[in-house]
Amino acid sequence: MHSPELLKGTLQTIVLKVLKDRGRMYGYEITNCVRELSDSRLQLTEGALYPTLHKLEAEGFLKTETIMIGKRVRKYYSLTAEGRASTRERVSEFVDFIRTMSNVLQVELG
Amino acid sequence: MHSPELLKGTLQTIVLKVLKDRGRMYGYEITNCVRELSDSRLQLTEGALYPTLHKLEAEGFLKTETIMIGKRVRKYYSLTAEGRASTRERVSEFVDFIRTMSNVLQVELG
DNA sequence: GGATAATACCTAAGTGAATTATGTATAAGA
DNA sequence: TCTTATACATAATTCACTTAGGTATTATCC
Repeated sequence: MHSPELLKGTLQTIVLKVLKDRGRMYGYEITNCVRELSDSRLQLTEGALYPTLHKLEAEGFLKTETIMIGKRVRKYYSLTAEGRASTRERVSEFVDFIRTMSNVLQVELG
Repeated sequence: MHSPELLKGTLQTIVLKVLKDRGRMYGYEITNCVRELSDSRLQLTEGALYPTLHKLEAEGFLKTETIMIGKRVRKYYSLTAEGRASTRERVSEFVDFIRTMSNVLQVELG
């Protein structure tokens, strides 16, 4: 696990990007997906994930579709057009930030 | 300027690493150094920098030396042995975090 | 059958690293 | 003489996160 401090400011970007890559997903699925993609290095907590999803939806970046699996609720999220645009921006901003940091810290990335 | 959110959690690492690379520095100098290294993309604020320096000193990672320039105080900071060890750890943790993120976000760095 | 773990959603209180705003004072330059 | 640069510092606030709690269904293990 990474120092959780580093994750700050990247959660929205992560959520948007995995949704862009995978299409429709629900919260619990996003958590598992990120855990797998990161080899268990990133563990999204529910207390952070759900408020983030609600916020992104309220801002018009995500739309939802609720379905029932037996008696259990499942809420699927997917990107809106604005969500796709925002994802592009944030990912590219993150990459730019990384380049800046690698310069300041004098490290090589590959 | 980057989204300031991204900077969170990286300030200590930045301070430690520039001190490791440059040796003895004072606060105002660190601010300028980071601005130059980052092409003005990172602007450390005083409200963040000074408390961070004090904290790192209190934790034993930095030692200080205060000198007078005319009637003006200047406080030099440099790494302790623990500071050097901590710098190595944090930089390597940051690089590892970046690799993880580039995997999750599916981006290429170079 | 009953306990435990996994699935699946949610919110509220607290934390802590930042921002913003403010303060003090000296030196340099226009 | 006024503004900018140098150089330190702290206090109030913000806000994304963690921690902790809650509800309920389904699957698994003994």
